[in-house]
Amino acid sequence: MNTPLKDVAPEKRGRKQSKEVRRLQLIEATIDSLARRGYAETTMADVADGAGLSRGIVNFHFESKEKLLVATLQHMYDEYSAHWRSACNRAGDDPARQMAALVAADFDRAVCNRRKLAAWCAFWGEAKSRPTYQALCGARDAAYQNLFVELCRALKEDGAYGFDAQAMALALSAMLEGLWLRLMMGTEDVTRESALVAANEFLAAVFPRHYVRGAGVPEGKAIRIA
Amino acid sequence: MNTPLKDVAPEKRGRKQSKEVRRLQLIEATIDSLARRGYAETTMADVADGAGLSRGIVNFHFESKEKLLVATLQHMYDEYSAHWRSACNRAGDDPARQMAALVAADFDRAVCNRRKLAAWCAFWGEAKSRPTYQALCGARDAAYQNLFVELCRALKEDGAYGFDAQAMALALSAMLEGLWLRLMMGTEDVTRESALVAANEFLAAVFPRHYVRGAGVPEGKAIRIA
DNA sequence: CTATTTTGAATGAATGTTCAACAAACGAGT
DNA sequence: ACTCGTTTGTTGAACATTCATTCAAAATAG
Repeated sequence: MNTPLKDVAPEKRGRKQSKEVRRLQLIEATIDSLARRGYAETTMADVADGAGLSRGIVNFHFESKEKLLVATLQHMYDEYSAHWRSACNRAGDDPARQMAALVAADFDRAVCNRRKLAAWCAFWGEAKSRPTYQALCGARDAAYQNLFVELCRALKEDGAYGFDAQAMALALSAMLEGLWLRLMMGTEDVTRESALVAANEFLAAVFPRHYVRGAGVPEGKAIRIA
Repeated sequence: MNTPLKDVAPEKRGRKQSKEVRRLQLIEATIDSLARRGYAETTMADVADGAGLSRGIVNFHFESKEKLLVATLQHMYDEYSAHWRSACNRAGDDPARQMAALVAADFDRAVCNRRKLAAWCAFWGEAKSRPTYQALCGARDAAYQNLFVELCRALKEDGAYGFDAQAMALALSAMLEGLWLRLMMGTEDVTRESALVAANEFLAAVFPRHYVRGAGVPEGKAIRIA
């Protein structure tokens, strides 16, 4: 017997890892292509070239172009989900801090940069006509939305506000997504910083007893935001 | 009489009108295809079939696929611009009424329906990599944005609010765009009605001295919103 | 030596564009 | 009113190109 792995490893870790690394490499190249050329112009050849590999390689690691794109979208979805969950956890138990953390996380360099935003938008454009994309395309998914509703409810009770929690959560998360869209288009002089300022203006206006504007001095237990 | 134009019109009106009608017919078929199949899957053949015409006809009325798509985008842009300008004019001189009218106009059936929203999103997905699209793709363009800033300024002065007008205008218009995005995705149970409610919650929260929520009784000169 | 990964050319399908032929509308001359 | 030649609009097949996919052969790892 020439059993190659007999004395090295029961699980062929080297192989598997290499395979996963290559998949990631191709996914990154796909994001590049989507950002640079858009969904319609993204070709298998462009992805392979971007990764510095040969033409047929993508069909080996992913079965088809369709599956490559789904894997890419899934990758971005997982990354975004992990990002906001982590930000929320790090904020502790105070709903006001959690909300501020979620908003700030949305404009963090790690997830909010031209490359990723452009890739997101490329998928958005195709989502309506592709059920497979649709589920993954709301990076702000049902779980995210529910969290926002809960936070709005908690803040409303604590601050005795008059709004409807569900409607306000919708308005808030829609604004975050709209700001992403503006950042991506990049026509106006909207930056990550000015977008975050706008979002914080919103928080200060809607939850005046929980947030105060950057320059001001925090009163009571209100949080100062940039 | 069967000499139709001899004694009727020196300019061959019938001809010209027919040509424009056909162009519109093809543009509508393009919007259909974009909404049904997405940007990447929209083909000349599909557009021609959708209009019930033969394959070569699009290249006759528009020179190329690219020009057809630009004309379609321009058409949607013009329609949207005319819509919000008209809504604003009809609202009179009061900034509070103008703002409410603009927000309501955004969720009017005429511009806010699955077909049109899907077509907008299809273009958004390609805008970043195509300068020609980019200029037209912000349906909410510089003029619209400036108007929002002015209205926010006017309301701020009148109501002695503490926010930054420019930032608040950005947050507001971003929220409207974000709500469009949610409507288009159609994953959650967001409807035109619930989107408008959310937007109005925003107005009531940010401009409390100008807007009161639907059920409440208007105090002073505040406007009741749904 | 065997199994896995990579290559790059071949293949076939899809699609935008062109174009020669055809149809209809039109204006002028009779 | 009735042709006739011209312009305009339309058709559908032919063409060229692009691109995803396949696969036999080569390279590499085990």
